[in-house]
Amino acid sequence: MPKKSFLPIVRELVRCYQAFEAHSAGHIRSMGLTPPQFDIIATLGNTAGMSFKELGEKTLITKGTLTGVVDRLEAKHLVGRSASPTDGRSQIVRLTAKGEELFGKVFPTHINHVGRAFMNYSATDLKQAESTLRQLRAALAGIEESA
Amino acid sequence: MPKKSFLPIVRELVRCYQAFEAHSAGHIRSMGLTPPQFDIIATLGNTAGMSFKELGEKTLITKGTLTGVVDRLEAKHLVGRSASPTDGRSQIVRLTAKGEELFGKVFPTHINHVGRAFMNYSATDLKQAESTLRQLRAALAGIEESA
DNA sequence: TATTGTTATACTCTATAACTATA
DNA sequence: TATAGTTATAGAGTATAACAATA
Repeated sequence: MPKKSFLPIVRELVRCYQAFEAHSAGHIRSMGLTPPQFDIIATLGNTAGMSFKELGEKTLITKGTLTGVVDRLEAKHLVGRSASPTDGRSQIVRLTAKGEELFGKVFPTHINHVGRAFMNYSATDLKQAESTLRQLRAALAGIEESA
Repeated sequence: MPKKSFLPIVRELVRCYQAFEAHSAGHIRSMGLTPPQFDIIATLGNTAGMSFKELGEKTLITKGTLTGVVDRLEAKHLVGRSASPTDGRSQIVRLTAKGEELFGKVFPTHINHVGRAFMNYSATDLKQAESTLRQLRAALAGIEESA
């Protein structure tokens, strides 16, 4: 297999993400949040809340860091903590009414804005891009185990 | 155009990048660097050096931050500064011998490791994935201007 | 003993703005 | 006046490890 042929893919992947992230981060900061904070709001949206453990697994934020990020969101009254009814060690994090409002108002705007990028995509293009990325993700996820 | 159909693409893109980044960051830290530091090493590799301005444009790191990151790499004796011969305000950053050695030794290893992900890709698959990502990048890059 | 979340430490990155020295 | 890079400031994320409470 030709060794260099995958390099453009990785390069383009990184650039795609950077292009997405550059826009995304700007919009996120315009609402007074950081990307990790938005990540948590988006993860908690449309759920009944979840434990720190689960939240950390979904957002890929480690527990020590997560405590700090949740602290800052709590200081902004966007999320709240409550004791788990089933496990005395566990805390449930969930959106407050203010957090729900932010999620409901800002998330669709955020999505719509990104959606403009796909104006010129046909339904077939969309399907094909999704399939390609799905395959790529499976491939990349395999790196760790094959190490 | 169906509004929701691009969401899986964005989601997969983020996951692809995270999968890549998770592995990449681990490898980078194992050689005592941070991702931004590695970014600079990789950008300076195989060049005769470049100004802070150019380096900042290529790595998307703003000038104030860049000074600090370069300071840390200089403290590790991986890069050096020298006055620009043509512009008295400008500094040229380039890899030291130690920096070149690190680049020459570690970069190929890094690339090869990522390359394993593409073991099951045919030449056609590679071409197609690259083309899809290139198209996606162009689309995403257009978001800013259309805002 | 193992797990959940908190705390403590130390460092790096980040944005922003004021500053200098050259152009 | 504008530009290249530095410095200063304040905040936020990160990894890591030690810790308390509970399982």
